Amino acid sequence: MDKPAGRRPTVKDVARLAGVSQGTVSNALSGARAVETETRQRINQAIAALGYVPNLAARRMRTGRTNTIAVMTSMPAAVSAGSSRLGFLMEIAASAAIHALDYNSALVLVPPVADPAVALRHVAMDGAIVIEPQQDDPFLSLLETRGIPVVVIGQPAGTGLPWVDMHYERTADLLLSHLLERGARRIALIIGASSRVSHAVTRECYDRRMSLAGIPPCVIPVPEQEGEDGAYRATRDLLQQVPGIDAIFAPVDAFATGAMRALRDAGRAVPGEVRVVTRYDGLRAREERPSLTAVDLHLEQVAGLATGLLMDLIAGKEIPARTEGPLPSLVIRGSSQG
Amino acid sequence: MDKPAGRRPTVKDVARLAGVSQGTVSNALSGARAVETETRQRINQAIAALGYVPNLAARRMRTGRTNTIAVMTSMPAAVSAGSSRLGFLMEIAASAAIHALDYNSALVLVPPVADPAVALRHVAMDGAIVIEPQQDDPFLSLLETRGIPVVVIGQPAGTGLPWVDMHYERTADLLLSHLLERGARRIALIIGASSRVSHAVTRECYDRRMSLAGIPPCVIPVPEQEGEDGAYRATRDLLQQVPGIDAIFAPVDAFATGAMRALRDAGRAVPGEVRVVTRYDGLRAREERPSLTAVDLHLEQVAGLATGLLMDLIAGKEIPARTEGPLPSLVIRGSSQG
DNA sequence: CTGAAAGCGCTTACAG
DNA sequence: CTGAAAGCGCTTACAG
Repeated sequence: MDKPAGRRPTVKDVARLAGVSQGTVSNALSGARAVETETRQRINQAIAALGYVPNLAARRMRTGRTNTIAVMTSMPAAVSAGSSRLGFLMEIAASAAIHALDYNSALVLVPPVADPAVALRHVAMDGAIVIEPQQDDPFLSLLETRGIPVVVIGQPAGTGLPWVDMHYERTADLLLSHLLERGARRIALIIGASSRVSHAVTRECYDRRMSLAGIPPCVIPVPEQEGEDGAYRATRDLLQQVPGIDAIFAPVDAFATGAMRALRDAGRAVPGEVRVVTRYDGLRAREERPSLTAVDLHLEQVAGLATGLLMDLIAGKEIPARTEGPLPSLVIRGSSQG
Repeated sequence: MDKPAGRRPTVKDVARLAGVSQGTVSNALSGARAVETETRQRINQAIAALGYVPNLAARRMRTGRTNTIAVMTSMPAAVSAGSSRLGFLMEIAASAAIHALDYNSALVLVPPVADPAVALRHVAMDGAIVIEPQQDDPFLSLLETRGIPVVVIGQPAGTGLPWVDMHYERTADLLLSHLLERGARRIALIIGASSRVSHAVTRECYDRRMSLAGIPPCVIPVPEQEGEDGAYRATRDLLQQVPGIDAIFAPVDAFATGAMRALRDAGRAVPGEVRVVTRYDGLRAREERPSLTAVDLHLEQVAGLATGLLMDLIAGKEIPARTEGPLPSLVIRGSSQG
């Protein structure tokens, strides 16, 4: 092993040992141009002998490609922190990391911190997957400024970005139908107050279903930043003002656990007196007692789809504005049984 | 905005617009050398006017630093896949990503796939956090070959790598004491068959405690690859051969759920006839019915510690061989109550 | 405090 | 099929 001591070997070292030029080593590695079998063997031997590993920074600078994609969300910490919303982000990130491998790419995790500009300052990427952006999402504008290809998971507001449809409407419909079938007659909706498409679509669906069923709507917007406590207070007030409530639909899981706590404190039995359902089937839904009826969003598949689309976009291919995600499926649990 | 059309602006463009040299722009950005206030202002104006964003690949190539750390684990998919073990990895990754930001670094997620060499091929990093490596861990040898600084979470086998102590012994002790206090007299240990330090330490602790309590040990090794099903079969056989078993300690959560299923199928009540405890307090433990008594490992803190140590190591500072992690705390749930 | 220039390690036209 | 050379966009000695 005549490794040049101290210094990491470069193409130059490999070329010298194999008796060829740098360019030929590069071509043997990338396959960009054909290299004679015998030459290639000499090169491979030299690579093995030296323990050569390409300098990715140099390659990236030269090609202008980073072979990296990023995953990010701008959900505020009150909802996204801890194991709850984070679970949502993480399920997607893990799946995207595995799929990125098929495209010779790595996945960087952009942490959900207060300042998106700071979070992005030190990450280079060929493209980004943005999870459920809000209107005027800070990540989206930063990425647009930099001209970075984006695929949205959820549904983008206004922007013309390509997206994977997570079926907000169908999800709301699934949960509301379930409540109505179980005999709920006074269903309250506890919804995020921010301008997120998921909230708007869910609310429209709710209004329509209530109107069809001849049930007076009861919508309680809660600021996302207030998280579980906000939903707790909202539910406590609701139970006093509308004592007849027999079901609560809280799509944000942090809101659902807040509602559950308020119900417990008010002595209302779940599901006996009040049924509760939420959207994301994560730690919060499963850990609650009784555990919460929710929806399997098939996030692994969603992430796989989004990754493939993003890679096509980066490669300059045409991709559809909207891509159908897997259909959500109801997961019935104790909070709405019986 | 006299942005050079099509091309992304570079230091050169900024320098020209500000009427200074490239070097001065660089110094103004990095703070490596002092720059006169008035000059700095002109530079900042130029940066804003052009929308200049540094080319990280060029910077990395020049400095030799990637400002990236990676998180990885070599746990086989049968145990690590899905929401279970993945949760463990993800809790650490999320926390490490946030802490990395304090060191101007990004975090890449190395996906747990069959071939570690493939998983690492396209990621450049200054250092790595390796989670609970096994003996002759493939990631560890790859990283060593490349001379990449490593901090281990858990406990390394043999290697002299710095590590954050997750208190395997104390964790086992906590759970076994709990079972003994609740009156368990015939405690079986279902443990991973691979050469992982956590398994060895747990087993030693178990042997010692059983010996002290005058209880005949009953250890059932299950290959990690067999996952939940392996533990199911092992438990089924165990219940036939040793009918008097009144407690099961299954540190791997996938094994614990396998044991729970076997107990249900055998008609044994949990916790009435058999108590069950596991280690990682993740989705599996919480979702099980009854939910499983487990241990809060304070993974966010552990990850924060590991990230700080790794950054020091990268910076060339001396770091201790072993760093005390937060103490585990018992989370008592239905599977061992009453 | 600032400038001019070298060079990090690759890949890719350009010749042959 | 192969080589010699240019150049990607930074940072950092080296001068002044």
